[in-house]
Amino acid sequence: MLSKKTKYGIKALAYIARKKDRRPVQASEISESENISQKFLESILLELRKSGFLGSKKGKGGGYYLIKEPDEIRMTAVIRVLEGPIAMVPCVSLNYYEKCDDCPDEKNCSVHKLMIQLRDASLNVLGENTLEDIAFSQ
Amino acid sequence: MLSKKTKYGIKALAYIARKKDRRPVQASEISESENISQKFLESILLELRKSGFLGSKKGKGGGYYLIKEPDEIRMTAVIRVLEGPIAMVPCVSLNYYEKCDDCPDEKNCSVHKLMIQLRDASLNVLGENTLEDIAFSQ
DNA sequence: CTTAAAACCTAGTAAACCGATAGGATTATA
DNA sequence: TATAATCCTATCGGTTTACTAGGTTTTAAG
Repeated sequence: MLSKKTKYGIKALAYIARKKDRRPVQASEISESENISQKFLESILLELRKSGFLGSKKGKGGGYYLIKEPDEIRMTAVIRVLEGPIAMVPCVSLNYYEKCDDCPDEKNCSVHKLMIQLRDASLNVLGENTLEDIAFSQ
Repeated sequence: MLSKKTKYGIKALAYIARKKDRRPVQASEISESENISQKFLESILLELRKSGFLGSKKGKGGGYYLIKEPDEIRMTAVIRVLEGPIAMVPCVSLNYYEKCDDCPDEKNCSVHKLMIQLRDASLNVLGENTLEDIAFSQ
């Protein structure tokens, strides 16, 4: 299951990406327009800022803005920050590898190969979609 | 993340599938061989029986056996029973569809299209792999 | 200089889910 | 009749999720 956090985060990024002018967008505006609890959204936007997707400006007229162009932001990166590893099992994760404590050897694990296929399929989809793609898809 | 339940369930099914004779396999045997807590495994095997993958025989010499041939069991079915919907979001689920309460219309949802692509990619992988494939893959 | 608007920060919390564990009841075989 | 196996119900500690509360800090505008 995709967490609400990730879902809201993607929606927020897409909302900001759709704005033509690059003026900061307020959390309250996104919150209203996308039906997201404002306080929860704030924490997500903060995380997106800390991980380098967004910049922010404080005080009146402040808000959040994209640091890179939408077509330079791959969905793999977004998902990894908001949701975590793309692999469904740590032992096939490229960025967060961890050995399973139950498998003696991964080579002979029946789950392993399947999970690699799933991971690659997901990586493919997420790597081919940028924020631009998903912001203007409809 | 793939739950332990699903992981263990797949491993157990694969273990049973690898047995040449069709004699029932005991939970204790699987538990030892695959390093799975026996009690936990029991509950999983029970679920796999109730959902029609396994048959069981009680009492001495009893155990679990496959009801269908391994090459007739698609991993989509296994995952759906153990893990739940393959889609990461209910609004793109084929079998467990549910409307999101935040989206007014799915057509314009930026997350929707991406999740459909992910779902289809996963369905593809899981639909092309049978228990036979994963039991004898190595 | 004051006020309001915005991001920023910390903490807590109810509910659900996960990964077991416990303790037996039931059934079949030898 | 003893034993070995499935089957069933309940519980439980820990973690995660999706928020909510209650502020502090910074900035722009009047």
